Amino acid sequence: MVKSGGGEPGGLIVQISGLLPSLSPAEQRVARLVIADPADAARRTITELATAAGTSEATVIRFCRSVGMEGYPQLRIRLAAEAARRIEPADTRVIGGDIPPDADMAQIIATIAFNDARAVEETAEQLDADTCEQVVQALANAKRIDVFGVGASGTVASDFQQKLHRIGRTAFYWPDVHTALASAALLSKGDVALGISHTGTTSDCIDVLRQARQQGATTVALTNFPRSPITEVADYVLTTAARETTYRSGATASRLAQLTVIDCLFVGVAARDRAATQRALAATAESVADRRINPGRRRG
Amino acid sequence: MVKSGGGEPGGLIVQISGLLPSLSPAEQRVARLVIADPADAARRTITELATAAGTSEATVIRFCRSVGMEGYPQLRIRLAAEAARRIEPADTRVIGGDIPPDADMAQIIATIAFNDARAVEETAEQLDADTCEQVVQALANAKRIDVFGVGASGTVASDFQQKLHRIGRTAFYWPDVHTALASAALLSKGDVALGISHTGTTSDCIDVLRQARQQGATTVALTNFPRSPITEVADYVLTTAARETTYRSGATASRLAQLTVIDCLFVGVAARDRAATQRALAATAESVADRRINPGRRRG
DNA sequence: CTTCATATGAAAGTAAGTTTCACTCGTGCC
DNA sequence: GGCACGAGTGAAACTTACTTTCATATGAAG
Repeated sequence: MVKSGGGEPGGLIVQISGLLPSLSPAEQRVARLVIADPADAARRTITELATAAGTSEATVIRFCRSVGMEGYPQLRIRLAAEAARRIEPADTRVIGGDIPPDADMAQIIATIAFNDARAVEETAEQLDADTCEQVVQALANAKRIDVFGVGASGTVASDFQQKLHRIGRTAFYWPDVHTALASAALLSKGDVALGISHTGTTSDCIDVLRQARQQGATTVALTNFPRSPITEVADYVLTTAARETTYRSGATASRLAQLTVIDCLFVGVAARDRAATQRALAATAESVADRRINPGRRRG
Repeated sequence: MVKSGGGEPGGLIVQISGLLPSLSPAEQRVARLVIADPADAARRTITELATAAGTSEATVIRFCRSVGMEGYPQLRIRLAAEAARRIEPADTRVIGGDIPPDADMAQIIATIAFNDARAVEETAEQLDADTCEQVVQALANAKRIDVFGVGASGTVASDFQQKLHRIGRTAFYWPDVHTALASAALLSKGDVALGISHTGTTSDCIDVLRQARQQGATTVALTNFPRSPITEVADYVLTTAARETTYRSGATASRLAQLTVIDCLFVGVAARDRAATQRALAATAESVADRRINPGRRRG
């Protein structure tokens, strides 16, 4: 299975939040401390950090390995480096994190926009170009593409299907599991099945990918959590990097991140045959032209 | 912002170069290594650094003390932090604008993410908090809310409807013009109709808002163009700030901007009754819990 | 109820960092 | 020239921090 987050450029903190659910309880306690204040963590010795997390040094070491570091000193200097980079103009700090109960509208807007923009940026940062490239190739060569996702991810799935369709690729989106499974059963080698699940634990989505894989199709997963179950049935894993705040279960940030990834894939596929794409796009644009009225001019 | 340990200001490297002449020969050799490549120095153990400088560990410790650090680990993390800070966004400027035909995947990702993040940020910047506040109030007090949008904007409209529904507001989304018009005809004073149209020229969308307004409902438009026709039938106009590139008619950036605005409204409405919202969200989350499987733990 | 895998901390073991101390070498004084 | 002295230094002793190993606890699967 090919991972997208694999290389570790910036965003160790983000990476850790992505791995959070796949960590053991004690490791999660460590992780949370680290995420909450990386600079502080970097200052502590392994024993201090272990005590603060209510666990043993051994667990801290295990945590280091879990997030891809060699040992504690390595983690420490990475954290110090990251912390240094994210020292922001003083008032930006208030913005990250959750929304206070008494927030006014301006604060709400600032916070959401900040989180959303960050999710997009950080997703792009950790996205592996090679994996994307391979996925794009698979998509470009597939006879048929099945896209699947439920709930919020379904919106993104449907969006991708429409995009692909517009540039002349044969793509389907099945909002319903049963039809999706039936369709997946008809895929064959060279075709692509793409499953979108933020948590990576949506059983429907996993089942569909598994089915597709059994038929020999190339399977691609798009999820926020690089070790979630869905990655086990995927040939390629693309990850988003959104840390959801508890408050906003609407999960917009993660959706934006997903859309960004999808858009990258789309543009990648489209770029492989620019001329054909332009033609197809023009045709589809024209088809809705008469549903628009002339833009009115108004005085300011 | 709190600085770590020593109480020394930034610029450790600079400080070291200043101290250079006052150091003993062996310490100077260490200092020069550190200045030449702080990041590399941070990566080495004290023994490695000592060997590289052709000296003993003891001298390295002395060097640490000479420059005001408590010990080697402290120096190490300070160096890592400083090194990180001086790595500057190398090619951020190249990124804006359109995608060249020969772009590789990494470029595509960078460009798209940049544009997407910008769209979100700029939208938030120009969004008027007062208008939002008024819209939020209208939404919070409405007996009924109709959301309308076609095509890509339809996705966003549907998303908003779902969000509102989840927190117990009575909201509808009509994918079809005729039903939408019929529904709008049943709105009355105090209700809200929200129309989403990127261009602001989608006649279907405008017609629905006009209808709603005639019934005395409060009308809200979400568009990218503040002087487009749709604004003439809207009591409140919320604008996004996305500059689409010609190439990407998929219009993802504008969609992200729309979603961000929608999310702000949603959180605004939700914040008015946090307790009730929490309860509703928990209930809806629970309802899908059995569609998820346990997050798998896999060894790294 | 047994078996197995997983998670965890205690303790043993190793490596890294720190201190101590003796040696060298240059300088100034008898 | 020989002697005392102090700065600079590294070897080795020492301490602390990090890592590994192992036994136990816990809980799920058979």
